Amino acid sequence: MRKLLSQNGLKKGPWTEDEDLKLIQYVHAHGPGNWRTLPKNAGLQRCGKSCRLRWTNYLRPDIKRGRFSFQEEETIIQLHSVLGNKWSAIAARLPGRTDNEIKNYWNTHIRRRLLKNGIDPVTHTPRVDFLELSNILNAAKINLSNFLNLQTLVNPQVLTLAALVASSNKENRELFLNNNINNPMNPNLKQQDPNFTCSPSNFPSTQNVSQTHPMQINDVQLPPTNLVNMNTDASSQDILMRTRLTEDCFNISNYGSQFTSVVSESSSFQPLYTVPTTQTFDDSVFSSPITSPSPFISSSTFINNHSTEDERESYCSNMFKLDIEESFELNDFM
DNA sequence: AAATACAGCAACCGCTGTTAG
DNA sequence: TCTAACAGCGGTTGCTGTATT
Repeated sequence: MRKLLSQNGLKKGPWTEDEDLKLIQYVHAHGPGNWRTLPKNAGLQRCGKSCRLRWTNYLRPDIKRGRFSFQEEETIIQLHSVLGNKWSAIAARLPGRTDNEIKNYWNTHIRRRLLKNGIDPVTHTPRVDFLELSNILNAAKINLSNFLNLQTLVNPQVLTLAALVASSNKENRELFLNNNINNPMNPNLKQQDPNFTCSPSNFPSTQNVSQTHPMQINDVQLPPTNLVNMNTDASSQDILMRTRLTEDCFNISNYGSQFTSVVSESSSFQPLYTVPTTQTFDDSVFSSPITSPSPFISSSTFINNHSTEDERESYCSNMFKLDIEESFELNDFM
């Protein structure tokens, strides 16, 4: 039970209307500040800190109360992915919202939803435990290495699934790519520029934020978008183009530069931002959605009209929707 | 209808950085 | 330079209303 009186006899706990009125009247007359002397001068049995918090978090006239809009929610997520738990910095970019309010909203709504949908709310990347599909396959005694060596004998759909699995696990991914590099039987090998360099201009970055949102984040320390010399061997390029894993499965663009850096760390992965939005593959039946909802445009495109909890829920859950055709039957190829 | 669990949020706590004397 | 007061911040607590059993 929270004690309602502090040691020096000052009141604690919820504010009454009368106290609010006194505080408002005093601040209107003298302006905010001098919080230490304010309670005494205003006739309040509160500490200055309590008065300041009450004013800044609740009584300030410019505070916007009520439900967060979807636009606001998106902004919070984007800013949090860059700023972390810098609630005041986030609040500074959301007019009318307090850091406390945003913090509460994050902890009670957004954080929970991200967790539920397999997004780590700290790193804004898919949670490791959601990337254990390959382990499940391993447990089922499916040897990915052998599996991949059969690629010329099996339907490309299987290869696509394998790529999908491999992509979710760095070790398997590298194994997968090596298999394709070293396999002279691979008919899909296409020679491409081995010195392909992926420049930051190819990546969605916070620059996009400022282009599409009124907020400014110039003072934000951004994750480094180093020039990444991509080891884009032909096979990995080809396979990745087939899988379009990031857009289809993880909706990577929703996590902008953060995820970009993660992808970059995985050496031979080429971000699919450089891949044309429409891909037609000779023998693949996998669909390739033309666009994924970029965080910086989605709010003004098809997402923005959906603002109910359920719809937000489904929006997040789509981040991990595996875009596998309904008719796809793994057993057909085993 | 009562008990319990859960969610939401206002308020508090403690720490840190800044400023003035 | 030191120190105390102030202000701000992020994390946590606990009250309240609502949903579920």
